[in-house]
Amino acid sequence: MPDHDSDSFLSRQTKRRRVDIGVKRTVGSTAANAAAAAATTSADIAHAKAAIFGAMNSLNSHHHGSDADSMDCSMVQPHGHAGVVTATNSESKSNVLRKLLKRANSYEDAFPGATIISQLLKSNMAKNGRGERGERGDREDGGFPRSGLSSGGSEAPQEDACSNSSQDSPQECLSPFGHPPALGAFDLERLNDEHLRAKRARVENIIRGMSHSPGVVVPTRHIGERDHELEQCGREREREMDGDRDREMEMNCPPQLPSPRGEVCSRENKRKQRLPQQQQQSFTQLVCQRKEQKHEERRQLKLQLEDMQKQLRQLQEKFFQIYDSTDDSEHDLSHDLGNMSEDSAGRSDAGGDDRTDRSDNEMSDLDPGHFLDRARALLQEQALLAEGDKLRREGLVWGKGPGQGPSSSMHHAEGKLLAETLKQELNSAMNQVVDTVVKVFAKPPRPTPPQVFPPLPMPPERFGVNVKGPNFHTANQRLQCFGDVVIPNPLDSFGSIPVPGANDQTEALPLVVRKTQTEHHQQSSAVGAHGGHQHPSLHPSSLSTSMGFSPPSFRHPFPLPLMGYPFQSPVGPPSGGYPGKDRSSPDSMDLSRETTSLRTKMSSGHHVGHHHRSFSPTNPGSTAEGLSLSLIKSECGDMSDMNDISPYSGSTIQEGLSPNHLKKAKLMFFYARYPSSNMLKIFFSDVKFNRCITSQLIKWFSNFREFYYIQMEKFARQAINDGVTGVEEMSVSRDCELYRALNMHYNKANDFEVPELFLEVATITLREFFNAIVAGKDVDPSWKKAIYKVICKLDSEVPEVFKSPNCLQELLHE
DNA sequence: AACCTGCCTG
DNA sequence: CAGGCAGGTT
Repeated sequence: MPDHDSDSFLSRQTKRRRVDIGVKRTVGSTAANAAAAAATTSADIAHAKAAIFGAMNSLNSHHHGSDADSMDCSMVQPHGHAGVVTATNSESKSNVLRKLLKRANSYEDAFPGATIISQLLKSNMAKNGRGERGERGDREDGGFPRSGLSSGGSEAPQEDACSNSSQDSPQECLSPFGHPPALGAFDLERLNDEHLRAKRARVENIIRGMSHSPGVVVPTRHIGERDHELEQCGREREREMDGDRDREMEMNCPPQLPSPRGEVCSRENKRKQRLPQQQQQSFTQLVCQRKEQKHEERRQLKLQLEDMQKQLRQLQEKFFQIYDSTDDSEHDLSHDLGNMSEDSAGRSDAGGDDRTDRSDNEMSDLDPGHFLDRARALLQEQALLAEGDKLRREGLVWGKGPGQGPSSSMHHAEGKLLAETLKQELNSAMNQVVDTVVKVFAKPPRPTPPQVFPPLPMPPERFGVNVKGPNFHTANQRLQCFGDVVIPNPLDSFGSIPVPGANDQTEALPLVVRKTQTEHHQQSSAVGAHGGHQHPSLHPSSLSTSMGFSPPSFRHPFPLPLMGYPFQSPVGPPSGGYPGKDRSSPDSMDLSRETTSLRTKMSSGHHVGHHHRSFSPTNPGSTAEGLSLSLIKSECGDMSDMNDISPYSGSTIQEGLSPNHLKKAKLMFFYARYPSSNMLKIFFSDVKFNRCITSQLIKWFSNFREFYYIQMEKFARQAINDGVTGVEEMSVSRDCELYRALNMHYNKANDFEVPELFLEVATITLREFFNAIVAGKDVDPSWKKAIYKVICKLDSEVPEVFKSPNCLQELLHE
């Protein structure tokens, strides 16, 4: 075991020491255990991190096979493009376009998570791009404006590289608007001929690009090669990992990135990977691991994407509503736009269709002229804003052209509104997502009230023209409904891979789950939360198919179960700039840490008796829950009851113990202090038993007994101290302190009548303790065992009513 | 080895 | 309550 995590090791040692005081234990073994635990934790953390990164990269890697890698720059270098292309009277137009692009880009930049949007946009663009495809590969610089957003699939690194390069040499990364030589010329010509018309068309195109994902690929090859390599490596690794996931990770994922495909790195289960002893190592590890969860996350990401798409659609709708003028002129420009659209046919699955269709129809309705005007106004506004802003990302300063604004003054307000609206919408969406993610992970996975995971279906509402206020809420709410989380750009934090080694979660997580929980299975299943098994339910086929995203678009680095948590994320302040990259790192860490903790727990104990149900606070009936359940199930690899995984389908059988079960167990304790496992099965017939459940129930009763005996001893000693000498004086009645204490513990609501028999047993127990203490037997470390033997024989029959799943109601109603 | 139990700790 | 461990039993 690595020596890292010495802290946790020490702490554990200390803990142990305490334990050792009472019982002789071998330090060696203890130490080993502690070390192991620590190692596991660290590994988990690393893994989680890797997962996050992987998720971020998923987009990139995803598209790799295709021409996608060539683009990506587009997003980053909105400005660069602008510079390249227009110079003539079309300048205003170009500016507008630039602005628009810039906006899009800036969003991306500002919000790493924006990639999602990009993806969405890309998907939408899919159709548009068909015609242009051939050109794409050839033109390095000219490639049509694959809008930055679209290429978003791009890895963060690529984006960065692109942006940088763009600044230095705009040509390299084509500006979205920069037309390829041939195309550009054509446009200019036409513009000269029909200036106004051209303008309109362009604006429309731009808008279209904005609204429909700019899935165009920008053929920038020079973009971060390093990332590319990493990505490739990761992909390979992923494939390898797909192999045997059962294998322990100890040796898994060797740092060497390029691993032969034959090799197998256990994928998600076996989270215990050795900890990175050095940063380098950790780095490589992360790279390797990042791919591990790709598949899983992919599915989750799909869901996220869907939501995002919906939102985008709504935005688009809103946009169109604002400019609901009708015009047909945009077609001639279509081919220009076509460039923008990347041929995503290959990548975007069926899902892209709906978006595309929609975009086509909507776009046709637009009035180019109107659009142009609006665009101008918007541009002007942005230019103003840009002043203050410095246009940090842009290498060029645009907008602000003297003649631009005035003409569209009448539309200025509208344009402004539009710009603001769009901006805010995007911002808020991104913020929301990020907040949600953070919140979810920051939150200890405790059983949450059965709030239901909001249904994916979006509310019919649309954005009104004045969306800022209430509409935002709508949007936010929708976001909140996301089961998924958007992950901060992994690349941003990639460089500084903090290894939160000492962050093991030490806090016990509640095993009890709200109704309909799945039981947890521990250890053996060490299957990572990332879902070693890809349970069918994890892949809502409906979603994926409809989505039309290429599977890899987004990955969800986090375990599904977490997603099941109700999102209570507050709506992030849309306005406030998004911390962006800076933020991504910490968030990622937190998330990963959380994940790690959970996973650690999952894989920890050799003690089968404990369940980590806490991990699956799912919400009944919700989609998320289903997912969570399945996942959890899968995680408990060795469960004996893998068979009927459909607790829901069925009747009353649940997979987890609920608070009501706990309450019931407590009441049962009044009758039976030492229930056998068989007895428990009989009395908890509404629970699907497995080792975890059984162990948990047994543990409950063990805890009950513990409390019971402690109370007995306490009161016995107290009585002795009070001068009681005769055992006869000792008894437990309903008005004594001892009874109150016990009743409070097992029957807090006091809605159950404690059986007389229990009082008798309690009295006997108290007397046993009394006698033993008086006799000085308590000097023997195991002096209580004799008492236990006596008491265990005093169990009485538990009333039949307890066998009913609804016994609580029946009992309490009486 | 698997399981159960008790103890300690958080 | 739950986690974790040691010890005992089968």
